[in-house]
Parts: sequence; C-alpha cells; structure tokens
Amino acid sequence: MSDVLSIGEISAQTGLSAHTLRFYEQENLFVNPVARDGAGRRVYGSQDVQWLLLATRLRDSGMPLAEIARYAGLVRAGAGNEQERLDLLREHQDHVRAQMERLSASLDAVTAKISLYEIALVDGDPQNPWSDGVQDCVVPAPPVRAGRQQPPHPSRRR
Amino acid sequence: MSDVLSIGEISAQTGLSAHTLRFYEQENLFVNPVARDGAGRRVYGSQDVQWLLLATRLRDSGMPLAEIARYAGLVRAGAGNEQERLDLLREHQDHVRAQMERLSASLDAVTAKISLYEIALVDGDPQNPWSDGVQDCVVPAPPVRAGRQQPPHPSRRR
DNA sequence: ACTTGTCCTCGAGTCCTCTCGAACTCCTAG
DNA sequence: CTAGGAGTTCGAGAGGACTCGAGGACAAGT
Repeated sequence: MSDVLSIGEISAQTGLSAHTLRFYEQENLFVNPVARDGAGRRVYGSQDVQWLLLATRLRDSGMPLAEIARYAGLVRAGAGNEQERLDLLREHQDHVRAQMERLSASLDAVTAKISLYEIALVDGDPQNPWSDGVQDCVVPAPPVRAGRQQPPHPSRRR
Repeated sequence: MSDVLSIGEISAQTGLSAHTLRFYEQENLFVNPVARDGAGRRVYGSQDVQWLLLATRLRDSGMPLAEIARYAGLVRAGAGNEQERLDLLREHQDHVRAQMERLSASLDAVTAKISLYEIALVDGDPQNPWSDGVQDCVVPAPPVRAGRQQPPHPSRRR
C-alpha cells in the first residue's frame, strides 16, 4: 500500500503537469511534505494522487489555491480542527451552488438568444431587426448587485 | 427612447466600474462606438445597458472578453453573419453546460466529504482516522482527460 | 563513451481582467 | 471666483495560476 510514484507518473495520473506539481508543492498545496529519493527526486504516494484529485476538484469549482492550501494546512495539522475544515467546505459548497445558479441563469439567457437566432434564420429573414442585434438582449436581468463575482479564465492549454 | 447616460449612470446600472467600462470600450466590447458629448465625455444609451448585461452574463459564464469582442464585432457588422453568431453562441452553450457538469461533480465530492466530517463530528470521535484526512478522498474520479480546462478567478473586489 | 530520458532548481514571462493613480478638463452651485 | 464633483487619457501595477527555459545531475541502454 505504499506505491512509489515519480513526478512523471503522478502527473499522468492527475493530469497536472510536472511543472504545476512543483508549483503546487511550493504553494503548500500538499498535505504532507513531498519526500525525496537519494538523488533529490520527488517521491509521491497514492494518497497524494487522491489528495490531488480532490484538490483539482476544489480548484475547478473555483476555490483559490490559497484556500486549498489553507485546507491542506488544517489536514496537516492533524485532528482537532475538524470543525474548521467543515466550515471551509460548507462555505465552498455555498460558493459552488451560487456559481451553478449564475451559470444556469446565463445558460437561460444564451439559450433564449439562440432560439431567437434560430427562428430568424429558419424564417429566412436575412435583413430584419437583426441589423443591430441589440434589441433582443432581453435577458432575465442579472441577480448581480454590486462588485465582481466569479469570473473564470483558462490560461494557456499546453 | 434615446435616454442618455453618463458613464457614472451606466456604471450604476450594470455594476461595472467606470474604469472597467472604459477598459471594455478599449477592448472593443461594445456593439457601437461609444458617442461623446461636446466635452468629450462618453454618452451611452439604454441599449448599451442591455448589451452590457448580456455581455456580463457571457463573461460570468466563462466567455473570454476576446470572444465577447468577436461577437460584438459580428453584431456591429450587421446582417448577414447570423449563422456565425449562432455558432458562437451554441459553442458557448456547450461550454456552459460542460462547466455545470464539472461543477456538479465537484459539488458532489464536496458534499460527500462534508457528510463524512459531519458524521465524525457528531459521533464525537475526535482522534479517529481523521488524523491525516486523506483516506476519505474517495471522490468519484474526475472526468478530466488532459490539459487544464476551466479555472475561475475573481480579481480584486473594489 | 555516448545518447536518451527523467528529474532538479530558479527565475522570468504570460495571460487575463481588471484596478489605480496622476495630472488635467469641464460644468454647476454658491 | 471658487470649490466640488464627475469626466478624460495614459500608463503602470496587481493577483492568480500557471508555463517556460536555461543549465545541470544522474541512471540505464547500446
């Protein structure tokens, strides 16, 4: 039960690049300090894979790396802070739910717009009110109140 | 029907800061070039509000500004490219749906983890298998295949 | 001996989306 | 006339999450 994985192997298993893995380590995203072999190479275990899979889930659902690091820190600290971990997770759960609602509202707006275009195209109505395409922006009105909220962005695909 | 809005007013109505509005203009996110008054000040109309509300929806659902700019460009170009607009929107629709699926999978994982902690806490089992908190990382396995996909990030709230 | 492959460190660069500040112009009210 | 508030431009900086590359080490295969 103590499989030993190289950075290349764990990279393959998690989908994270070796570069990213080192970066994550540096950012304290691991629960345990990463061990090294005689030649100074990183040695991972399967529990690291499990952890990383969870971590990427958290990240993909919008948790900042710093927060994941905080969570990792709590786990690293050992028993006694379960309540804190739970709070952190619950808070994130709320974020995710909110995110999904926003997404679903946006999806509705996009879907509505798509139908409009579909209708217009099927009707073969080439130069109708589409010339400016703005009047049809009748989207449900955003639930937004103030400030920014949850912008995403990929970075470069490798 | 031609209300005239200052940058401050449109900022209030869209939740975007004046700085951001200027930035968006610079990035060609507007359908029409923004008019100016005698003193060189920006003058917006209510259609701009509508457009911005749609644009923020697109952005909030993960469309990069560059893509929104492309869409705006198509609309600006006038009738004749409806198919292209439709394609763009359909593609985004797919992205949003995929995003929601990922989110929902992550939510499941988080929810599962939360239940585990809840159980452990209710059982008042303070120093149980929680010491390392890793063994419970039995998350459904990510649908991820390769490369990065949809990281989010807020920037600074103002 | 040499090539290949995988790994190491460290620092810099990139992308995206803002966000801020400095320095200046206008308009309006008192 | 003056002060305040809202606008303007331009350029720099910030934050987040990578991503890349140079330069070097070591181990195994031919």
